[in-house]
Amino acid sequence: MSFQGGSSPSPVSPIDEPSAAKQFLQTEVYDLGAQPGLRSLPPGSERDFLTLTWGPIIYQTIYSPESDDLLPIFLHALAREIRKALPRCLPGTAQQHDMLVHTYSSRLFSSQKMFQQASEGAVRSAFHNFKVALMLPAIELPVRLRVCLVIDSWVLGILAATLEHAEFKGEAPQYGLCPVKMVEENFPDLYQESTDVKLAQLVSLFPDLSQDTLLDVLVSSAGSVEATATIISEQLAAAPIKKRAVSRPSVQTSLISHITTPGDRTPEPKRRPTKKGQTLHLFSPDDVAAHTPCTIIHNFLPPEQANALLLELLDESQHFSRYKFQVFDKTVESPHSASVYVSTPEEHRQHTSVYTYGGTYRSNVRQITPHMRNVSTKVQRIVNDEVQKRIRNVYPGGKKLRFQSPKEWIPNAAFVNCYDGPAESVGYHTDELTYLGPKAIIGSLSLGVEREFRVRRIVPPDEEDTSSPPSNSSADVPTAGSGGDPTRKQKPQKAPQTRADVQGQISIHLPHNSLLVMHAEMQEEWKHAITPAQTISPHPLSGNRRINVTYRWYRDSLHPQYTPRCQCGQHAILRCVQRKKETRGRYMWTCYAGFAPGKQTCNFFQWAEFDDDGEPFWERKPIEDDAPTLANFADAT
DNA sequence: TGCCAACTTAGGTTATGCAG
DNA sequence: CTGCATAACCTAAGTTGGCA
Repeated sequence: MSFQGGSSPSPVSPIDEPSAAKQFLQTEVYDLGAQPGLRSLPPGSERDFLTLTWGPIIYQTIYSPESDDLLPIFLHALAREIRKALPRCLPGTAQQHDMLVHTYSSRLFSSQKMFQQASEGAVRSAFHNFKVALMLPAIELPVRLRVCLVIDSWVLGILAATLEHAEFKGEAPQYGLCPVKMVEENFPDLYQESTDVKLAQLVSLFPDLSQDTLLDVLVSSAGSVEATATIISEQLAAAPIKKRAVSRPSVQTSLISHITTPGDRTPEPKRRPTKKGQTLHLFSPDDVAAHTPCTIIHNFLPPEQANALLLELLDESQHFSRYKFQVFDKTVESPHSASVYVSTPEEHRQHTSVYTYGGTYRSNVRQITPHMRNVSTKVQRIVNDEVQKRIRNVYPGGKKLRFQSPKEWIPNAAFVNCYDGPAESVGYHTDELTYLGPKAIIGSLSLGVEREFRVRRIVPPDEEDTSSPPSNSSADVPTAGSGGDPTRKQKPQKAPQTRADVQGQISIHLPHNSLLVMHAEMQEEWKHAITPAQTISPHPLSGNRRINVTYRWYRDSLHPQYTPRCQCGQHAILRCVQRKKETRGRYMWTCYAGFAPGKQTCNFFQWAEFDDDGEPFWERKPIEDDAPTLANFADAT
């Protein structure tokens, strides 16, 4: 067996010794973690296997007592030969070879039910399906996904003969002479289809089944239409529909101890989404754009820059604090910590004494850090690009939304959040619009541990079981393909769609170094949350922590010197009506003091009016002196 | 006199899936 | 079928001036 390292010429750092082994490590192991599709897989053994290790994928097609005995010998021999072949095929230092040995891990598919006596063609097709089910974008496949091996009676027969021969002659067996059967396939076909398209295909195949059921099986088949169709056909042929089809046939064997992840022994609890308010997990950027008012960009920054920013902010996060507020009689504390960042000392002063947050002055305001400033330039460029794309491709008539600003988006303030450990979270909320104005756009950069960002559409309570016409009331928000309500069959009787059914719940996975753009319609029409996680995959630099920088554009026209005050002297805050169907989408200024610990609300209420570009109509024109403004992060020094 | 404008999220309750 | 574990759902209460 021979190995050719990745064919792509990888840039070699001048500091390190350039060698084939180094190059192989770089292109086939380390860099895999940076591949867009791979990083966006759900955390767990599957992703670790794909991103942290290399080695062949093996299908076993022979099952007998003898083969059971021979199989471990074969796997051991294979690992041994690979180890021996490394220095021969890939020049490099001993250390580099050692690293390659330790990241080697084969994977064995050994489902007797599925592969017994399978032909090479059947294995090739199973391998193909496996790759398709990973839902990788069309990247060049890592070496382990380019070939697979088959262990059949022929392979094991020759191994047995070799062993016998060696025993007879009293010599060590010559494993190097044993053949391996390789089924090769470089690229799967392009399968980038959205969940909607897949669902539509399945509906056409199984018109009698509900979309819910189909979606269920599709999700449990990791998004593979073929696998879903197979499972359902088998089920239908066999018996009355039973849930949960074929259990996953894969077993990961590792011949040489390799990177062990703490969560290894429980290979993802594989929880099935519950039917009600089912959570739709989205991984690919296309799906995110199609189902939510967000755009996600994986691997946003060069890896070094992302790491540098992460380290800088981890250091900063020691000084973060937890937001306290009042709900009913209790003072509660947000289950994560945060801080606000602004550009200059003058702004710092304003933010602690002029701007208010949640009904009180912010005590925790910090000045922007060097890396945050560098990054903001790129955030600004990409966010503006994405906004333009969305206007062109998604919004009606290719025009910006009503109240959305036509101006360039310029980040001049940022909230930085820290979620330390899987339990830290934030409940469903919308961001305060007071200084951002209507149809605000936010650029949110995730660093460190990957967490789930959940979004759900806001549905006024009285809209829920009126079998409303499919056209959404707020015609202004065409979330592309809002295929959100698959269950539209309802009896006039007591089977009302619950609010949760209508609202749905969508999970966007936010890996390290990804930028999520929350588009203009997000805050008015959707709520978002970071849900507590069952398990997380620790990040090499941040451990259990996730750092999140949300770049915002504070509008000059909403400087606190203009915004209304309520009777109690507090700054009123700007919100959008969400619950009342009739006034849905209107903006209002209200007193927020009721939420500040130790303060009482004065119940100030006033409708807020804006022009089509989201500029406020102030009753009194602001005093002529030029109001203080916040500096673009990128400009300030 | 009563209704109305509208808003918080923790935590108890319920639905679901699965093992025995 | 039962019981358990987990995920998701849904409720709570107070404020004030204006108007019917």
